[in-house]
Amino acid sequence: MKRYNPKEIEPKWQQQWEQDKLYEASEDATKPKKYILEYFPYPSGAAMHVGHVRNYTIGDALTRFARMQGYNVLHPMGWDAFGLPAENYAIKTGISPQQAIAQNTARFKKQLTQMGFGYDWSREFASSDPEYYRWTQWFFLLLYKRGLAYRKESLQWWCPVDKTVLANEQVENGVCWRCGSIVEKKALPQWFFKITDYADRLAADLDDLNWTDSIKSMQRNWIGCSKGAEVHFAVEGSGQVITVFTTRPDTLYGATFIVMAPEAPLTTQITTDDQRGAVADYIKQTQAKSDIERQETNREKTGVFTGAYAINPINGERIPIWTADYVLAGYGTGAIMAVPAHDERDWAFAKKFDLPIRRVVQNDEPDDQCAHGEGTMINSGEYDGLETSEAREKIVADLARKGIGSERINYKIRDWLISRQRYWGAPIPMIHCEKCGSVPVPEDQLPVVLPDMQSFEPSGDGRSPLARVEEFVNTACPQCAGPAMRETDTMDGFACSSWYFLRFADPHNADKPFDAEKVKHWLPVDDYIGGAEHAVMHLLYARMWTKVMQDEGLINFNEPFKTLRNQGMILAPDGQKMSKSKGNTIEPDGLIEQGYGADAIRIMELFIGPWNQSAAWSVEGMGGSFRFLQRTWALTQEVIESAGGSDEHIIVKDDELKRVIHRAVHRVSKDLEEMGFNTAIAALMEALNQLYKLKLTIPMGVHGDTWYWAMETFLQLLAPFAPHMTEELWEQLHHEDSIHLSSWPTYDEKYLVSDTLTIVVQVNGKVRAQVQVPADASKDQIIKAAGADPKAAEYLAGKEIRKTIFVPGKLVSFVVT
RNA sequence: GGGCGAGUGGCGGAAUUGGUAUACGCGGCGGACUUAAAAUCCGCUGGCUGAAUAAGCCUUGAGGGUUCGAGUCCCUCCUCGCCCACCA
Repeated sequence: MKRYNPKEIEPKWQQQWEQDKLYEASEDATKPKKYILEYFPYPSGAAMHVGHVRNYTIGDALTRFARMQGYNVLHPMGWDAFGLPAENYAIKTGISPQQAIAQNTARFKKQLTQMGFGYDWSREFASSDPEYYRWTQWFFLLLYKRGLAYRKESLQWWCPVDKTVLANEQVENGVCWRCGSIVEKKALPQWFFKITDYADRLAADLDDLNWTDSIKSMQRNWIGCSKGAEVHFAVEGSGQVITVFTTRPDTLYGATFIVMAPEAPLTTQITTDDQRGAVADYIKQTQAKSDIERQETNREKTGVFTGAYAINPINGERIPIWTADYVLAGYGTGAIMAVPAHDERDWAFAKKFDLPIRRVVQNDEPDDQCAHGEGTMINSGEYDGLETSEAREKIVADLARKGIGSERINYKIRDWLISRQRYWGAPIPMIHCEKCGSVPVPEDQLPVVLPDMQSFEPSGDGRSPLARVEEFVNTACPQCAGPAMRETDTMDGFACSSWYFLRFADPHNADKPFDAEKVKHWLPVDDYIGGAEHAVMHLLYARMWTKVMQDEGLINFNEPFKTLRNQGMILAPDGQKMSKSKGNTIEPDGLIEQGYGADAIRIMELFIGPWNQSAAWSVEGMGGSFRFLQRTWALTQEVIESAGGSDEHIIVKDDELKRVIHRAVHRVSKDLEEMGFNTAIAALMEALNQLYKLKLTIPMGVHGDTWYWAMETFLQLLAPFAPHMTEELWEQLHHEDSIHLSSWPTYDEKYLVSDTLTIVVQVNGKVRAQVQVPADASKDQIIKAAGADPKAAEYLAGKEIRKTIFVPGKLVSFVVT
């Protein structure tokens, strides 16, 4: 008997599949398509561990299942190669990023291949290939042409360690998302993408996506749509006007002061001479505070009076103007009307500085704290007696009519800052000319090739290392042909990953980013699989680019990823996050070397728990996965060796064997439709245990054909999880074509039920007995049998049956006195 | 503070959505094979009372409720995880 030896069969089939181009996809109109994609990885210095591998295992199992179901499947793989991980790795090891990428992608590819993942490698590319980033630059120019890319000097987040600016999405609690250092603000001219133009669509279109509620709500939260109004307050004794944003225009009569953000330019302008010193000091203090300090919750309110007064446009009231750091310069208009009676922050501020509080909404909330609820208007002139919701509409309409306000929707999201002062990225294809200003590089001059540099460490002065390469910088203006300088910043890596899923449909097109027909065939992505960490970065950016392309008429859909699957994290056996620095990572290479094999690892990845929940890796669990495969192997060998049996001497029926398999087909199919990988594998283990029992009562020598069919079918059900072993045994069962191209098995309803049913008998809700009844027994027969059971009868004796509940196929419940 | 989610054996987790709670796996215990070990195979394994593979009681974070029947539905509370956090 041949022993199960994954070390022997796994490499064999990996080579065979590659040779047969088994996983290469082409447009085939005769079959429904399915595009399954896992986030393309950063080929960083650290090898992939079993946590990363889970992501690809899920995608691969889905792919194989879909293919066997008759879908034409696209399952590509590539490399998110630009960006800091590769560059930092290169700096650390002293090799060039180009070399680092080549080296790391080779290792990642080997790791993916040895796991048996079926990718269409003919579509492979890296985002750092000039053939690819040429088109990333082309999209930059498209955004520029559509007014969605602009350059502006402003204060931006600056990471002092990575020595580059960061997008808002990349600053988490005041620290750099990548290296964890505290970020600073720096004034630099920077390129932005106008994602704010898409805020409304990005929020609205979430409704139709099959994504988890948590990711959707993260995005909604990040986009932060608030409906309200702008109101203009004249500053007394000056021509200045302060515009405030409020979501509660109904409380306008309750506005007893104005608060302006310290950084708002108008704040200094309206400050009176006698308050100038105090305000200047306060602004200085504010700027000295780190962002973490400013975000501290429940912080004592601080602020200073500016000396100026504003006029409330609705009632002519004269109210003081203060400045305080709880009002943010970057949101809304940088100024608010404070309504302390109905806003907690304003309440706290008014209490601290002894400012007037006037209640304008009557409801059952107490007077001695702020009341944010709805209610009836009071102290509000002509609006008294209205419900707040009515008052809101009426006041906004009146303000608009008088030209002192208007309806307004505000978004929290800011424009996406894409300039990076780092070497390893796609150069921004713009040229700065003294005469013509910023001029786009003509399309026929793309790509703007990233020059080779020996020493590409960031300079830290806010300028990109590319600024040191004179041959790169000095160029001619495309418009006037005069001397000009290239833009030296590179693009955020997230720009490169905002369209890669489209490129996979047509990865080697040299004339355009992709062929419209090919994209139309494959996109949108049907299943997108990855961790939740990209919620407000990649997943938001890619959605925006998709909408831009739709507006440009390049594609015919508005969302790139119909279904998003966020896999749970694999933790180290100690329950901690796996990381190289903690030294607790487990890599598949070692497990394969130990002899478990890729198939057992794949089973383990999926069986460890629900795919979307995190789980701690279990060293012992690997043994269980291996044993299951080993038992499958051994049973198949027995079937092969007993081949040639005939049905001549039928003594025992083989119905039970058929039932086991048909039930397994039913359960595994159903579980896989719902991504129930762990229960699908459990069902297979259960079926295998039953087969081991059945071989004692249904001899293989007698029912050889049925056994042969049973193992064949079993292997097909197992194929999405354990592709190598099933392929090997499929061949040993004399099949010439790959098991992965075979059709998913079907089941016959009649084998899902047995001849007899077990009916539970309850008395007053407690289980007292089980009775066996023929599957075709009538309701009356079953109730009679239930009542006649000795155990049940004991509990029924001398009692009056008040009610009998009958659940077909399940139970009889007697309610007695 | 707000949002989303989760609490089931020694452990990872099942439970057809209101119908035998603890499937499957790990771990543990016992046995077979072996000079022995590994590997493999076969049993048993939620808790308590019991000699018992007799019988009974208890058990899904805690407490209440609805129901013949609740892990599942409703109310109150506790704990943990993730995300957002002075956004007017």
